[in-house]
Parts: sequence; C-alpha cells; structure tokens
Amino acid sequence: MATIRDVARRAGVSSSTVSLTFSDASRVSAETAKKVRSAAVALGYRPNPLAQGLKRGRSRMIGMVVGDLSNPFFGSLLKEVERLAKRSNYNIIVAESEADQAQELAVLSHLADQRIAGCLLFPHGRGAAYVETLNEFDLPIVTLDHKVEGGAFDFVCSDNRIATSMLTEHLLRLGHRRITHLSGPAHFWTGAERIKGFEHTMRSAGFTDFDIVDGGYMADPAYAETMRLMTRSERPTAIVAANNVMALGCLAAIKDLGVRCPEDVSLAAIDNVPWNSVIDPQLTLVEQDLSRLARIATSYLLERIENPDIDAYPPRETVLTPRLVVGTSTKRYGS
Amino acid sequence: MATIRDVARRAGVSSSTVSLTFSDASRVSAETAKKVRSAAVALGYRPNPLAQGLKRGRSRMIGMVVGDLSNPFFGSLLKEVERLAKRSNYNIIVAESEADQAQELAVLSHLADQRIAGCLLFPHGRGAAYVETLNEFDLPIVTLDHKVEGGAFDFVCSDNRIATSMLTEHLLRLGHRRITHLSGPAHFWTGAERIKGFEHTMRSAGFTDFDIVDGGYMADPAYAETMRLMTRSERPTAIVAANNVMALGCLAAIKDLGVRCPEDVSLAAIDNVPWNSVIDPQLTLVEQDLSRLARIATSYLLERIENPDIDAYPPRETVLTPRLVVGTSTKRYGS
DNA sequence: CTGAAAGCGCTAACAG
DNA sequence: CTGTTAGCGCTTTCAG
Repeated sequence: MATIRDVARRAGVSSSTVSLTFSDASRVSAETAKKVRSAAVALGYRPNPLAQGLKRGRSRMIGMVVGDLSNPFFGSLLKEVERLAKRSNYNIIVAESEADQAQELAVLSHLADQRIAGCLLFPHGRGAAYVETLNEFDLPIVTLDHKVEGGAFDFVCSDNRIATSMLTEHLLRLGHRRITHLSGPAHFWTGAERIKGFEHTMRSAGFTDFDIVDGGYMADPAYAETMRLMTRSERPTAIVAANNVMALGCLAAIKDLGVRCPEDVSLAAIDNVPWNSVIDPQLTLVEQDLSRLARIATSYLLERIENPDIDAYPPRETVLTPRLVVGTSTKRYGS
Repeated sequence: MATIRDVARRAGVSSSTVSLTFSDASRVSAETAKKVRSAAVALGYRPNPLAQGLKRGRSRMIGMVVGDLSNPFFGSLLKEVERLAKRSNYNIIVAESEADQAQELAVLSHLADQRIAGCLLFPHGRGAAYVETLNEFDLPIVTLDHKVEGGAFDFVCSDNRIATSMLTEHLLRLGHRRITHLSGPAHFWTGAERIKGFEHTMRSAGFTDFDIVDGGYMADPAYAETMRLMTRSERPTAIVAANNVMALGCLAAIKDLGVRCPEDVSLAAIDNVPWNSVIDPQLTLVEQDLSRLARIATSYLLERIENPDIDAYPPRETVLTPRLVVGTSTKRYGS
C-alpha cells in the first residue's frame, strides 16, 4: 500500500505537503495540490485511518450501543444511521449492553479505548455515579429513548406520555372502561413516562380505579401477566401494552386462552411491529418516525464531533410526537 | 491516559517488557510480570488499539457487510456475532451494501483501509472480476447465504433446495396440485437454488406444468405478481414464496383481493418472520437456525484470523438443514 | 507556501 | 530474561 511518503516522492514534495493537501487544501498552491493529487491517484494512495487516528487521538468511528441488537426497531434505526455516517465518512461500530448498566459501561469504556469519535447510546443506567462515569469518557454522546437524569447529554426520543395517552383515549372513545396498562418497569424513564400518560388520561376521564401491571418490557412476563389478568373474575375489556414485544406476548396469551381479540378484549400498543399491515389482528399502535429519529440523533452527534467548541453548548433535546395507527385489534366496547 | 512507557517507568522495566508481558507472558519472568501488571493496574493502563493496529497492520475489528441492515433476519445474526466477537475481543463494524455489487466493493475497500481483521460478507456480486477484487483485499472473508461461484471463501448457508422441497412436499401431501413458486431472482445463488428445489420436487411428483414467477425477493413486486396470479382464470391453490418479505407482500395482495388464506389459497414461505407465532394466519415456513449460522460463520472467521497459516487451507463450507414449521397458512386442498 | 523534525503509542527484531 | 532501537503512517508546529 502506498504511503504518504510514496506520494510525496512521486510529486516531488514533502510528506507534510501531501498531508496538507488533503486536510487543508487552502494552505497549498493550486499547482502543488494538483501534482499531489495526481500522484496520489497514480499510486492508488489511501490514507491509513489507523495512523491518522493515532496521531489525532480520534478515529472516524461512531459507536452505537443498544440494549438488544436483535430488536427490529433497532435495525431500522441502524440502517439510517449507517447511511448518514457513511456519507460523512464515519463507520459504525455496534455493541450490545443487554440493557444492563455494568455491561453498558464496560462496552463504552472499550469503545472509548478505540478512540471513537462519538457515540449513540440507548442508556440503561441511572444514578450520580453512572452519570459521572459517562462524563468521564469525555466523548460526544447522544442519548436516545431513555433520558439520563442528571446528565447533560443531547437527547432524542418520542413523546412517551402522549403515546400512552393516544392509545388510552382511543380506547375510552370506543367505550372501554376497564382498561389495564401492561407497563414497562417503572424505574425506566420510558416506563415511567408511559405510565404517567396512562394514569393522567384515565384520571382526566374520571377514572380512578384501574390496574397497571409490570411486564418488564419482555414477552414472557407479559404473557404470564396477561394469563393472570384474563383469568381473573373481572377481566379488562382493553389492554394498553407499553411496547411491541409485550403486545405480542399478550396476544399469544390471549390466543392460548381462547379469548378473541378484538371481540373479547381490545389491545393497543406502543411501537410498530414489522409487517403489522399484513397480520391479523393488525395492532392498533402508535409508531415513531424512526428515520427522523435517526437523522436527528446522527446530526446532533456529528455536530458535536465536528465542532469541539460546541462542548460548552447546552444539551439539546428533541421529542418527536408519535402517530396513532388504528388497526383491527381494538373495537367498540360491547358492540 | 497512561501509556506503555508510564507503566514501564513505574514498574522499573523497559516498555518492551511491558509489551511482552501482555502479548506473550511466557517470555517474561513471573516476578517481572507481576510488577508490570500491578503498575498497569495502578495507572489504569489500557493499550491503545490504534497504536497496536498501526504497528501490526491489523486492527481488532471485524466487518459485517449486509444487503439490508433493517432486515430483522440480520439483527438476530448480528446479536450472536457481536457476542462471540466481543468474547474474543473483537468489535463489529457494520456496513450496508444495498445488495449492490459496486457498493459492496466500495464498502469492503473502505473496511480494508481500516485494516479490519476479517469480514463476514453477504455477497451480492458475481463474475471473475468481482471474485478477483474480493481476493485482492487479501482479507479473511467468510461468505454467508449466497455462494460466490469461482471464489474460494468459507461459506455458510442453509440448504436452499431442501427448503423449497420441504415446503413443496408439504403442499403436495396436502393434496395441492396447482402450486406456484414466487421466486427470488434466478441470477442470485439462493434464488436459483430455491427454484431448483421447487422444480425438482414437482417433477419428481410427476408434475411438469407449474408456474414460477419472479418476485425479486421484494414485497412490492411480490404483491403485484400475486395480484396477477390470483386474478387469472386458473389460479393456483397454493404458493411457495422464496422469502419472508415476499410472503408478506403476497399475503397483503391476497387480503386486498378478499381472497382468504388458507381457505382459498395456501401459502408457505422460506425464512421466519418476527413473532410469526402470534399472527394470523401463522405462516407455514422453513426456518434457519440463525444463532447456529452465526456461530459457525464467526468461528470460521476467527480461526482464519488467528491462524494466518490457514491461508493455504481449502475453504470450508457448512450447509445447515432448515426446519419445517407448519402454521395455519396451509391446509388440505378442497377440504 | 513548503519542508524538516518530532512524535502519537506500540511492537518486534536483535543484542546483551 | 530484558533493554535498545527502529519504525508503523500520519499530523503538526515551527522555521525558512
């Protein structure tokens, strides 16, 4: 592989001139630049990113740390992020935290070792020590989905309260009164927000007697909770699930019990599921504009990376309003 | 950040001894090693991968190049690959080729610039020039899914002929006679194999008059082809779709036409769809053991990476037998 | 506007 | 068994 010195020799200049030509062309005469470029092309010169990174103390890699790589929700995001990063000449290195604070921190520290330029993070930790550790990486970090309280990071998410509100209102309008919220963990930011949206909507409508059961954002607990719920004496006529995998766990339980959806119970959920449009029942859900989310998060990050002085700037925050998609999994109560 | 020299100073040895301690501890006395290690710990020393990579001419990154990052099929694979790579101290850098040969090559060349240690590749090209270019990267490459003809790469896939055979036989056993194959492009390795499996099974059963329509592995063309197919005078009683997204395109068309599945037409497909178990109809399909696929591919790659002498070894190949999962989208003809 | 020089942090002969 | 030395390929003051 041709090095910068080979190019310099062939162009009859010094290696620093070659370097300058590529990094800050304005500091080199047009004529020299041309010579350098053609020499580079002739030799098929490609700068060695490892050497650049070592020297600059910063690579052109962006980390993306998520709780679960196999979640399709994440694939759609990744696709867009990769596209935008590539366009700015960054690569994406992915890592999974298994939604665990310790693993997340370990992974981040490993990425920091690689001198990544910045990181898109779905955080799963909390507390002062956590925030402190995050800060010590001294890395541009954009947080997604879950807000790190006490931290000063850019943050992009969709409006979680409105999400459950939309679903709950939809069910109320359909005449449902016994609505149960199959929630995420209350100690997760998103879980708590979604619970608040549900509670607030129910209270505003004059209901004070409603159930919230924790499905842990996972399919199996959601299945189990639904089983319990639907075999009680006074079972709900509608369920609001706090995410897609719980909705599907819930649906599985419903089917296994021989209960029909939506005839016997309506189901509405947060987050889209792949190919929802062709399944039956089609879930009534609120979906996020994932590619918009990806675009905003990526641009936040790239801005911070390319404007080191921006460090002093206050963190920015974007909350996207999700969209209600009415499917066939909800129907008017009693009719 | 502490460097190797800081550690050397504190341990009262030279930096090469420190380096040795971490790379080949057997070449250092136990006593020295201990001193070095405790100095390293005291200083919180972590080797700089960029410097290591520069020196060795090889980073500890593994590239994963796929056609479509948003395909959930790929997420499941990535999850397992990342887990295994992490265990051996490698990072995954992902890139998308949009199933396009030129983009794939561009992406690979960019990854090669990064001195990645190796690459998991879902190839999308063909021809001698393509193979030649791939070879010139001089990189351990494991190919997945699509076999590169004329290349000498490790290869892992599932048995595509058996996949369509299983589905077709299942339909034949159910009494279907007018079976159409909604195929992938015949110029894709997988597309061709799946077609062969279908043809062979039909012929062996004594049928020579069957249709194969190309849905390009994509939902929209599959939708359009299904529309044509199902509005013809003699429509099929069963369809074998060559992948999951076409199956769903097909299902969408069927629904829009007001045709019922499985009552009016049976549908069977290759590849699982997320949460198939809870949708209705549940697709009858053959699924691959993705985590097994991931494990084999990753171990092939890691072996090549860590045994440079293995270069002379002949390429290995694993063909996994998929598993038939009978759902509710297929039923006995006429009954 | 261009070149010389110093080094980023690490590794790997080669001596000792 | 350990240290010396010479870079890997690039960037970046600092002079000229």
